[in-house]
Amino acid sequence: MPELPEVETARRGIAPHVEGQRVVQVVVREPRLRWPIPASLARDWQGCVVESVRRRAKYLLLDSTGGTSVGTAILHLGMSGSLRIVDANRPADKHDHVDVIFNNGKALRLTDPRRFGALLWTRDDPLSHPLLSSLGPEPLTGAFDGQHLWRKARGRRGAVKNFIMDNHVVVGVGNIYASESLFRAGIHPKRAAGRVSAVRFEALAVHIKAVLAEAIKAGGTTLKDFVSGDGKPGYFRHELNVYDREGDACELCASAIKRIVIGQRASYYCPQCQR
DNA sequence: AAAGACACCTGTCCGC
DNA sequence: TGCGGACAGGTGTCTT
Repeated sequence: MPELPEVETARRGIAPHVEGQRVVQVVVREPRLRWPIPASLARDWQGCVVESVRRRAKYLLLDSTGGTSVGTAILHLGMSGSLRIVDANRPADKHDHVDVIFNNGKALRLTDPRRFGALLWTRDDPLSHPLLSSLGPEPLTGAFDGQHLWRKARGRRGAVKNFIMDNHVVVGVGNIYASESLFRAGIHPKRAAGRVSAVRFEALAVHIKAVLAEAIKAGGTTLKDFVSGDGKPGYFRHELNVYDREGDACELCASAIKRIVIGQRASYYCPQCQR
């Protein structure tokens, strides 16, 4: 479920429950995520107080300080990961791979059926970690705008949809919001990135920001249920104009929404409105 | 440097 | 009801 809005929703959901808490134990039931959870992570983290929960791209960064160590847990939810705050003694289900148990009797529980997620530890600045060091700008900051897209697109002949999903260009635009923002901007997803005008890139940047911000805001309304519920904000669905709506009538022109595959990912667009 | 294919893994849904 | 295949919100890595 996690695109950037879901990760940000998860961050906001867990932060008040973990910031300031001391880690008394880390239980790793299944270390085989995308990369193995380092065997040393449990003892590195244990005894630390989680100072803050930050987000960079779709990574969550849990800065922690302790008697002997200072470090940051780097957490990614992959395709199917989710986080909950549970009572530490609550029995674990099949895909509950990690519990980070705090001194208040609660635990941060990582669930991830497909195991594409990751949990790593670094003692250095996490932003210089190899996974994070070459990422593009955050979409919701001033560092990201149409001019940035236009400059980056010079000479690029690949589909604009792949271009905006490239983490070196801008982070956090996943498969759903790529289709949605291109629809709003009226740009055909297969158009070569280098052949999108500066003016249209400006519109695209605005729409990327808007759709992500709206989704975060909508996620915010489920925040209340997040810690006790299943963390599934599937309720964006009715806000979506094109994603997973093949054959439906376009809201603007009533043409049938099309589904095509670009870069091995499903892509949805209106053949009339997007050029 | 850029673009495309492939890999990782489990669950669900659809057609027969 | 069972079975096979397609598909799923991500992204690092390897080849061209």
